[in-house]
Amino acid sequence: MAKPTDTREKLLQVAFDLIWNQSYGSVSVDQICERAHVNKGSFYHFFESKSELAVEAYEENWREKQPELDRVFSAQNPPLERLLGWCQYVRDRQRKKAEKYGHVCGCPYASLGTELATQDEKIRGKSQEIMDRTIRYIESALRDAAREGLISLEDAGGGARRIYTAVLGQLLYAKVHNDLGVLSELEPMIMNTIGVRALAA
Amino acid sequence: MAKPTDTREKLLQVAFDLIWNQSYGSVSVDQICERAHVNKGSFYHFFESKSELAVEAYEENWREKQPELDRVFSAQNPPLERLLGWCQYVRDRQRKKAEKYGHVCGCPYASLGTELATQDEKIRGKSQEIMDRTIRYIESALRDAAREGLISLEDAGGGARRIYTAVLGQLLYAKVHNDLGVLSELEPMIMNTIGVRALAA
DNA sequence: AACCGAGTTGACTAATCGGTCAACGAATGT
DNA sequence: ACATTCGTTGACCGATTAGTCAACTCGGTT
Repeated sequence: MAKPTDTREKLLQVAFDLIWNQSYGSVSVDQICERAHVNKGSFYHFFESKSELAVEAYEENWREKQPELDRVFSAQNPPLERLLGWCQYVRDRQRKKAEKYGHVCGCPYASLGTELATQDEKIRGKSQEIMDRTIRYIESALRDAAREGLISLEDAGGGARRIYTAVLGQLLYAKVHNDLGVLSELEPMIMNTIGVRALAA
Repeated sequence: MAKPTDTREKLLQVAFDLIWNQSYGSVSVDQICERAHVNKGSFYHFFESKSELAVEAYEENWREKQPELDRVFSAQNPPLERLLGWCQYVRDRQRKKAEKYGHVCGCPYASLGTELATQDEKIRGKSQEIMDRTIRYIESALRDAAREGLISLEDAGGGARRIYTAVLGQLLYAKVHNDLGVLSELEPMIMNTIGVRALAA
């Protein structure tokens, strides 16, 4: 076998970062290669196209982030605290990115998804997939909350989708306004959505 | 004076349509010119850059659509019906677009805004501006609803923003999933957000 | 030592990108 | 009749785009 290499991983990492900060359309393969200190030939040794790279970069990012979501949404935590912890997690991630790059970057999956949903079916599908995975965490938390009598709930799937889309919307708003302030409304918005009045733990 | 011309308007119209259906990055100036039956020189006679064209195209589209919003949000309509009418309006617009182009296109302002928020300050600003204008309609409806005792309300601006971002999120979800179905949740989501139980008029 | 194959290199292509320009057309004001 | 002004034309520019390729390196196997 040949020597093990981090070239592929570096490309995935750099690509995800650049696309999140800028956009798919404005990031070139040359730029990705340069930033990753990789030659173009190597790029096309590992990926057959820019589009495929994007799909794999986002899947890889999910793999990296999943343990954090598993922790936030752990069944060991009370269900409503899972949701609050998620808000915190989302806000932290946005704050770090914004500090590092000077502007609010929004949800990476949503950004790539909206940019290419009508043009690249594979990217659209991957974006959809990752969104649906996240919704499953929320759904599970809602079901547990209902079982504990904390909320009344008819449709866990629908409720989870409503919460998730509302968060997406606030992230979108924050990005376009380049202002993280609105994200302080994450928790009250969620609690209001599922009909919980008291916020204190 | 020279003969009056619709070249500029045609470019604005075509550009808005193409960017909405595809994305800013994937639409070229050549493509816009070709579709508008206009030469490149004429394009740069009216606009100094692709970016400026986009800003003006979106402003022009707002000017065209504003009367419809004025009608939907007319003070002649009961406040809650304004919101319901707006949901209908949004859904209709999405449905028409989706039928015409074969995929859900989402909110044009949000799509352009997220794609370029971190890269083109003028486009980001225009996107923000148009969003804030729309929120003002909602805010006014909420205030009127509160005055009529239909809802209880502390912060009309915050409530309107919450409603608007939630709608944005559902449009984003619909686009990425290429499915208009979720938009049937527009009304219940809004009514739940502002604490109205009964939906019937 | 000969070989193999995964990974690297960077020059190369054809197409396309956003943008420029000088020449031209046509209607108006004088 | 003439100049002025707005708009048109399409060839042209240098830069950049995604993607290709044949030659190469180098550790592991036989």
